[in-house]
Amino acid sequence: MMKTARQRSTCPIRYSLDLFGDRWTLLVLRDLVLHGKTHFGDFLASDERIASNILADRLARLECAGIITRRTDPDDRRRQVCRITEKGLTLTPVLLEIAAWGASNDRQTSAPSGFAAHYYADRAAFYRDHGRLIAALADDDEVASREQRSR
Amino acid sequence: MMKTARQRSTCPIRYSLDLFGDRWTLLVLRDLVLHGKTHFGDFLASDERIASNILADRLARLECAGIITRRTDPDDRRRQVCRITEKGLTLTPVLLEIAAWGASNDRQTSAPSGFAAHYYADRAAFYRDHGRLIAALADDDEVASREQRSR
DNA sequence: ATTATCAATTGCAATTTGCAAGTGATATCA
DNA sequence: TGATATCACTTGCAAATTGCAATTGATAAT
Repeated sequence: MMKTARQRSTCPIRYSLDLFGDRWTLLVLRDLVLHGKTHFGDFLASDERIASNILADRLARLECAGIITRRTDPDDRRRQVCRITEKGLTLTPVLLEIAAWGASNDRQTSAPSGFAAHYYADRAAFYRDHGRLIAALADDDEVASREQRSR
Repeated sequence: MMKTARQRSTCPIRYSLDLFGDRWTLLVLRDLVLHGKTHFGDFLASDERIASNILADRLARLECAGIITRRTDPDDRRRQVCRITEKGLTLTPVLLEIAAWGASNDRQTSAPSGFAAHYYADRAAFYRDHGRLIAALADDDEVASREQRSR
């Protein structure tokens, strides 16, 4: 499903799009990076109604590309814990830039009011803060995954 | 072809992806904004080998979304001149952010060496410079479209 | 008048998506 | 222990989208 497109040019935009140029990949990353979701079922339960086969495919592709890692949850061996990698974290600015544009242009956006304006006023601050947040989460696996599950 | 997906959430990322979350739209914008292409045939001739029906569809969608305008070329009424709008120009940071990520991660990228590093070091400078460039092009239709054609 | 070029459009096969219904492994509960 | 539930997928299949080649109608060039 969705086999890797054969490389047609060495344009960096093309390269990026071969990884996340589709309707779902960045939404999965959004849930992982911005909403702290970690399990298959969490992604499946989002508002977007992604199909389970598409989700499985996208997670596999992201793992294959070194954007996320998956390991079986030590507390429940049926489950997988998804984690963003360093490389995956470098996609945060892409995610935020796209979010800011959407928030600026969608009249009925659910983004917090003023988000885009603040973002455009000081992008670096957003990247810095988010970096800290993620670093903190990554520091303690157990806490992170336990908190996630206990809802 | 590629009808607008029904809105599934009001997430700003989802909104953006409904417009350009596919393999082609951003490449067309790249050619328009970053490479100064203006005509159907120019886009068609890029390295990416986009099919003419897909190109026609994407240009129509971009026009419909207010990202580009099209008018018949005064010098050749068979041709259409595509032009980026103000709204479309606000997508430049998205394009550059994606380009920088691709350039940082693709070992065989064709991006100028040091591009990503310079971009990350001072994003604002890139946006400023590019804004000036586009403003200058937009100032004189005739010059811009004549230069484009005379290759 | 004939031929070429341009921006599409059409027909059709191949690929991808979306949906519903499994499946096997593991966990929970009586 | 045995029955039932949950989890992360996988499968089958219809529907939508894409890719490709051929064609069209308008306009230009010779």
